[in-house]
Amino acid sequence: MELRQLRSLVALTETGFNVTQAAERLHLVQSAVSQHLSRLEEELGVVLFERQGKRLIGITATGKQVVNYARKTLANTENILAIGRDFSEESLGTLRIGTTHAQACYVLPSVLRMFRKTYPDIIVQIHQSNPKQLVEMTINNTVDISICTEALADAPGLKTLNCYRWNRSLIAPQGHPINDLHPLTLEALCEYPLISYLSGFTGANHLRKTFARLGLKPKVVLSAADTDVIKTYVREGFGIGIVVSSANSSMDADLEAQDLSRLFPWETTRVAYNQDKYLRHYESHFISLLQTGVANNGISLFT
Amino acid sequence: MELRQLRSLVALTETGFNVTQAAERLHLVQSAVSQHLSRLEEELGVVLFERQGKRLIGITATGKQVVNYARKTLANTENILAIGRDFSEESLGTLRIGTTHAQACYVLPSVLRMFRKTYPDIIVQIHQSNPKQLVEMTINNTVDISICTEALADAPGLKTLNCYRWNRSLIAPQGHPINDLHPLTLEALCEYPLISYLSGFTGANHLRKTFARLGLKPKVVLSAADTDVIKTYVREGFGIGIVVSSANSSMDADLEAQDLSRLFPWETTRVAYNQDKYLRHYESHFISLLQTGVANNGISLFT
DNA sequence: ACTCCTTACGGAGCACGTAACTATA
DNA sequence: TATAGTTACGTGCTCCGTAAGGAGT
Repeated sequence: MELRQLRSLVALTETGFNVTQAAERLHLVQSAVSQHLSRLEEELGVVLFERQGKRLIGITATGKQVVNYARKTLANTENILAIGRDFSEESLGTLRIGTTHAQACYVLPSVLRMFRKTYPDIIVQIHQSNPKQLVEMTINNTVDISICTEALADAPGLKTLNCYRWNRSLIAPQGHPINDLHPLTLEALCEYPLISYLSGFTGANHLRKTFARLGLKPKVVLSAADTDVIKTYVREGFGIGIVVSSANSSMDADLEAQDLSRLFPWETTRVAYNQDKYLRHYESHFISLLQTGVANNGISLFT
Repeated sequence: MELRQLRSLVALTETGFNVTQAAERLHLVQSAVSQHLSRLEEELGVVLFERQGKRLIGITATGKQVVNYARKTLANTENILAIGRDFSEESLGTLRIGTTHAQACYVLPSVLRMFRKTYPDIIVQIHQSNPKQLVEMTINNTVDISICTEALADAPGLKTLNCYRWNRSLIAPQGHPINDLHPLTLEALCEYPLISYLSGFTGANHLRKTFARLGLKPKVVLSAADTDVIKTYVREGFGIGIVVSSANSSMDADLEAQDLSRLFPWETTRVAYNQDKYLRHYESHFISLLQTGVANNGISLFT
């Protein structure tokens, strides 16, 4: 068995069992990949792919298992190479961050600013996706580190660290009657048209459930993926907004903010990486920045 | 990077950094292993071994990390080969069982008898060692499956399953006064010369601690590693014996047995294997036999 | 007819072995 | 001097690429 063969095998599964594409991805010709596959099947004495004539149309159950271990094998060779780079070219490399939309995007800029001070030459890639996909990408080593709130609590195969906790604030235009309402209640929030995040984003599901548990029906007139959009429409007078508390640190003069952490559950944003992964120095550094450095950003640390 | 290079690397660490021996183990000549090492160090840009002139005298911290991942890499390739064998030669293979002395040896025979009925051609190796080493061997893939009572409760890197629980019985010659003593107490046991297991074997440590906790000093006149030895000396009148309950299932006519499970803590024997290991069909079968089949042997199942 | 995979064949590269060299105990 | 490791060099294997041949859509 050779590592090349395993690489071809994995490439095949990732191109929908297409030998030609797999070969391209590996900078080889079709026949090479084809040979890899037949050699491997011969050595193992097992059929890895389902075929119609000569075409590959699917993977066998056994094939899936083999691919699973092939991935791990290759991941470990990558780890070894990573150790090497950690010593021979410590300040070079790529940091592939997987993250959900708005929430982590609000934190990342300041963290990355700090990160760049120490590692200015590391290429940072931000892969935006939904929590479920992020888990997948982290396990498949498509990204190095994932940051998100919703899923990945304890996904098997991942090492997960608590990062920080956050809650929501109400924003309303200056002079809006709700600004004088103390204490605020969930019922009061239902009196006015609401603007908040789209389902699946930034704790929107917990928000919805909190109202639903009390049988309340908030009048949500607009849902956005982005805090800035929400703010814009609040300014336009479409309604009052519920946003991540950290988002009003810049203190827009024309908006008033009230803390809502008594009314809604605290959310925990977590950072996760593949448990089998060797963390390069700069990756560890990035994680520790995430865990400690965000205090500067007006976000409460996880305690 | 090539798998051969990793194999040489691991062999080097396992032969005390001796290139010649490593080469022999791999059926290669010295120069081949030497080249593997230099190529690998060159590719990684890292010094893996400490040297005095040309001699390897130790491994660097970085080297240890690389070896760690190299082991995992190779283990995964072995897993892939194992999958292959599971289909192409299902009834052939080797089962390397790591186990502590007496205790598991009393259970294994009957389990292996059942095992052979289904898989008569599997070569069974029994590697006898102490619990601590067993953990090591299981992680290093020197053995496939370990069975023991004392350690490996939740050693990291191992998957551990409860197997069965057991306790001790008193054995004494016919007509010995202690046979009429009901109920038995720890104090009563201290009245007579005792024969039991050597420290480290078969729950001997828990036995000792149970006495010690009450400030009792049993008169241990003889310690053996083997139940048969204990029985022999009990017959000879050297003293009364404390042995694994399962050991008197054959009911020697000249000895009387009393259950001691009220007096001593229950022990749990566990089976463990490397969490990254692919279990071949016959290995899973063996484990399920261990977990269910031992009831036939007069040993209480884990409940 | 086009796409896709396999098989045959040839060349280039490299991994291993032999052997000479160097260094340590 | 004996033991251990590196370096040099040649041979044979094998891996990849070119190209031709089937097989499916």
